Amino acid sequence: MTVRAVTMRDVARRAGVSLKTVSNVVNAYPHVRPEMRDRVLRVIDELGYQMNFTARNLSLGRTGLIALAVPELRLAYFAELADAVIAAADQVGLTVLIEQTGGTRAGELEVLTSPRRRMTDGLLYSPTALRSADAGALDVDFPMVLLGERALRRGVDHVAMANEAGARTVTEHLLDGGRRRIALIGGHDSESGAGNLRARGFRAAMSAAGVEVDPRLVAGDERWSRQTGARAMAEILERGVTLDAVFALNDVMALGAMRELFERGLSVPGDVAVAGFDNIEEASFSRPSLTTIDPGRTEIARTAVGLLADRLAGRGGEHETASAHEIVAGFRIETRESTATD
Amino acid sequence: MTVRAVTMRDVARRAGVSLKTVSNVVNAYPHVRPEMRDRVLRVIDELGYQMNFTARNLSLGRTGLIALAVPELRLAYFAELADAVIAAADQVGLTVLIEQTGGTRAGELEVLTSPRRRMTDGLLYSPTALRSADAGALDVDFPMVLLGERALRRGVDHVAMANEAGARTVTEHLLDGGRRRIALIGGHDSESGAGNLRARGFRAAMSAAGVEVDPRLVAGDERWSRQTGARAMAEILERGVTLDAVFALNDVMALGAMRELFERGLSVPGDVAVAGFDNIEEASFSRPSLTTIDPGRTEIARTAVGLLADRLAGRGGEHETASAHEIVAGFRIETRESTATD
DNA sequence: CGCCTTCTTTACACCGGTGTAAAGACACCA
DNA sequence: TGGTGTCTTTACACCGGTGTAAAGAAGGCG
Repeated sequence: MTVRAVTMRDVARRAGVSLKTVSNVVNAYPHVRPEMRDRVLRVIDELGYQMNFTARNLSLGRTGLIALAVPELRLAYFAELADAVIAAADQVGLTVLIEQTGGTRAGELEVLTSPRRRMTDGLLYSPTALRSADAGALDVDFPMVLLGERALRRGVDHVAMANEAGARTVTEHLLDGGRRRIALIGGHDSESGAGNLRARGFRAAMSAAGVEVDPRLVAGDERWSRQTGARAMAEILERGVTLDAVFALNDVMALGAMRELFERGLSVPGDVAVAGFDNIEEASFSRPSLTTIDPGRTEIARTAVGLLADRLAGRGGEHETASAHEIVAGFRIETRESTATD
Repeated sequence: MTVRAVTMRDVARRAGVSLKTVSNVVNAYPHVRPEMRDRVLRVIDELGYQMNFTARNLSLGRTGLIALAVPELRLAYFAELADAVIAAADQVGLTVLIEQTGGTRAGELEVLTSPRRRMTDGLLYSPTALRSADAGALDVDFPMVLLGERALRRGVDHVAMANEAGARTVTEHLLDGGRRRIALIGGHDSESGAGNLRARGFRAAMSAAGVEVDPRLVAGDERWSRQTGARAMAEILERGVTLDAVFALNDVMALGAMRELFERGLSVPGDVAVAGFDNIEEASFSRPSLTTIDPGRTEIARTAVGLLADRLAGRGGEHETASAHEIVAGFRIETRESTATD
């Protein structure tokens, strides 16, 4: 049988002071006489008192928890993002609750209305499947910061990565290497934010270089997994078109595509150059190592948590819609073996 | 300004019933007259009432949250485990709070006494750096289920993976392929559970086959990362000893080692066979694909969550130490390219 | 028709903290 | 010595639910 935990009341009684005085000591309220403080602290120590957060939170009307909603934790990018967010949140005394949306529109909408929203003070939200028609759903009555894509909706705090500029940069890098028949792998048909923007950056670079995008060199589906990358690559190869490079909308798809190329006896970068997006840890350890865009994960996490914390603390302009922050994190291209031109 | 949320009191007043009746309806208490129930439900709907979980939890003395403590989310194995645990917990109405220990002894001890323990009802705990001297720290006063290794301490529920048997099996597979100079990569010097057990399985297979383990073929450190694998591999190669196989204590180290072998112009499996442990998704997509042990993650997650839920519900023998469960999940060897013998 | 049971609904204390307003101490000044 | 202001400490209502015990309503039986 677990014994009942020590409460503030117990401490107060034992120290011969009022409940509130203990509360004041615990919360570092300045106007407490030193001797009183010492006495209380000694008893706290003696009894091993630990605060009951549920009670405090009920009283304060908050939970101390923020949610991070991502498609899937097993996608390396999101695991690394979660790691960065947890670290950033710890710094400001917040605890992170991770929710997976499965990367589907339904899952992403559900997270906005889930009863779990009442368990958290705010939401860091990284939707990938929402369409612009869903923008209305983002008009929520709790603090929220969008992550990763460009805003679907104005008036909501947002920390974006440089999807379009990054994709353009990496595409230009492929073009600079003399590649012209460049395949695009990823959910091109979805209207989804990041995919859309990265694809746009790709097309912008291509057309700026006067190179046509062959529709037969485009494949992929909504789920940005290793399998998708491999399958899309297979699909393209089976169409019998020529190609000399692949830009996958994220790293795991690029790695899946590389795997498929290898299975079919094609060499990277000899026959086909491959580039991705995200700079997950694996990208520097794959064989060959993968050229990619580093979207500044740590910066994104720190900034986003900071914005959310500001909202929670009532800073950041309450609900003055006009003052929504729109921040784009810096990016960097990591040039590696997979796009080398020997 | 956010408006105050609708409370049960509001619903009660509006429906003209007592607070408790609303509570009864919400909690599907059987003795409520149908008309009353309908009336209340209609008002709930009308007002968009959602329960305040903090309040309920304070009253009930629980939080509905369980913690999952893992070394690092960015290690693919733990991301995949977390995914499996979240899914399993959802099934039984529990929410998972992920905590990272950093894989250090200090981090793992801290998680046991952290104030966050008072925010969760129970702990799924996957320590990797704890020594047997720390077993006493596992004598905690909240429900806990150990995950992944063999128990450091009797009397605590535990879902283990077949570390030793798995390692032995994969080592036998290398030996069967005619390899004799087999390197061991991973935290050999730490007394840590999984590492220790896997290393033991390795040594058992070796000695059963009458093959000596050359100490110069052993390297690694506490953190089981890709870098560790690469660094350990480099270290071994620089010692100038011959080798024809590598068993890394987990997949990411194996992948790091493969990368290092490649950089130095050695071929896998031609010159050196490589095997890992965990069967992370990447193992089947690496180049070459990686032979490894699948420790049955889903089964582990489901079982562990089930045990913890039983404890929380007061089932599972309260604190009758004698009745602690000790379960070993089934494993399976996945034979792939990295250990092929042509 | 009155009494006993069983079914419904209610009032109220309680979970363990926090904010507020007011009371008690104390020093300083006229 | 009394009045005033600041510093400390306290009492008490409140956060939004839940359990308990008891009151009220309804049905069965002698």
